[in-house]
Amino acid sequence: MSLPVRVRFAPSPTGYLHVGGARTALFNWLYARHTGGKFILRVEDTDKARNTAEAVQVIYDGMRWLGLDWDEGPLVGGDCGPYFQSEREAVYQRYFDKLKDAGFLYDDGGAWRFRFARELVEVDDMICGKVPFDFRVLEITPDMTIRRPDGSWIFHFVNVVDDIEMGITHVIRGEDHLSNTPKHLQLYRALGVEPPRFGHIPLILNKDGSKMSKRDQGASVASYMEGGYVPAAVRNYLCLLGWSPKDDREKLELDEIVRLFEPSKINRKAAQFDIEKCNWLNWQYLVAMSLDEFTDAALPFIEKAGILYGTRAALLPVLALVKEKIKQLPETPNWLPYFFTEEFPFDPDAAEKLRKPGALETLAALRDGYASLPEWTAAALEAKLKELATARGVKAGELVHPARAAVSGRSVGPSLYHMLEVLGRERVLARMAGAWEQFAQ
RNA sequence: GACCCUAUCGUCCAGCGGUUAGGACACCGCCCUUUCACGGCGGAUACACGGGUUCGAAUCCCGUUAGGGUCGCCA
Repeated sequence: MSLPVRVRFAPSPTGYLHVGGARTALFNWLYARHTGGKFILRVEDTDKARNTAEAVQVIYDGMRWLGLDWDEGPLVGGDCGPYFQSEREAVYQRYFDKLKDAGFLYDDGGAWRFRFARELVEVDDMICGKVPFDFRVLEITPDMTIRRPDGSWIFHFVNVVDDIEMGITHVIRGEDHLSNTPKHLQLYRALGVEPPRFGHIPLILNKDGSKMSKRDQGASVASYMEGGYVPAAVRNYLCLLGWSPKDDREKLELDEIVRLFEPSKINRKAAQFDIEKCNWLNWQYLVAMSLDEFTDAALPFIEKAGILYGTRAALLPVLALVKEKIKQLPETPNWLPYFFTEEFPFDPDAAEKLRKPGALETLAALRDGYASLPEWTAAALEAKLKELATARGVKAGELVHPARAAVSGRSVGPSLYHMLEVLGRERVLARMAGAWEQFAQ
């Protein structure tokens, strides 16, 4: 009855992958996986000027990063290749001759135009429903050029020809193409081919409602790759822009999304991109990571910051400690320095804590208590500190704050007792003594 | 300008003729707490406007307004 689904993503290699394009690819991919169909990648590189190997690589990298594997296309091959438009000249020529012989084309100053049928054309869209277009008035729908005087091809023509040749059954693309669709429909009819089903997804806007362009924050997939985002989180967030499982769930496993995805359920309203929410979802994925996964993900940032952590074995307990504080991977190194060097600076806030009257005396008392502590564990460290606080008639905070400042140079950080445990007795006692020397005057 | 799409908290997403209009991000307050976070509890904030249809409209229809898209020898 209905053919197996074949969908495609057909980007132009411009040197970067826009999140809007990525979402289009994602929705196509989801539909293919949902239906058990094929997802095809086709590179629309008819504009030779910007077609470079690097630009194509950006597309591959972005798609791979998001986990959007293609069943046919560059690198993987397929029965309908080549998958670069620049290599399909003969195909286009064949279709061109067909249209020309049938009398649909005419020469206009060297360029070739396709003569539209002057009638009403209705697009039956999977997402937008039936949308009427009127081609009866020539002035507002001039015949479209499909070939330039230099022999090169225009997008509308090659796009349709390739979709025919590649057996595309469903075209899911950006809403900016909705108004182009009746033109494409006319081409299909002239060629005597049954058109695919179309589904036009709304565009992604900036948070303030303006158009999202290259320069805008978060517009490029590469920015997420470089920013240490979890690919699954970005993918998840993109899914939620215009689509939902309808039951208020937000963090969803991919197979669950594949199972539930339905193009007709895609929202018709343009969505505004909220990086804050994307960050929150990304954090949800970070929290869900095991220590090993987290370490692998954070390592590039730790190394880039030049943190001399020694071995992975030395790093693990520290990351286990600070993991809960980290909202974004790139900030990881900020939590680490004092674990791996004695040359850490004192923040103004921390210094102030040590200059408070009596701070150094309580610190000294704590140091003495800790020096003789039989067991160096977080629990024992906590018990001792509280015992001393009680003995001195002060709140625990009176001891905690100077201690934290003395051993880390910071006023904020992870749980003090666990931090002391990881630091070890030797370093803790030395740093407490050092703080006394540095701040007593 | 013409044509097309869209319109629920600031944002994303529910809601499809009868709901105290729900959830999430962000925001505010309280609690927890050694800090910052986390977490828990609570709060403020929305059906763009005007007409219909209906016993009854966020939900259906028509206008207006606003936003977006398309009108290329770009893709």
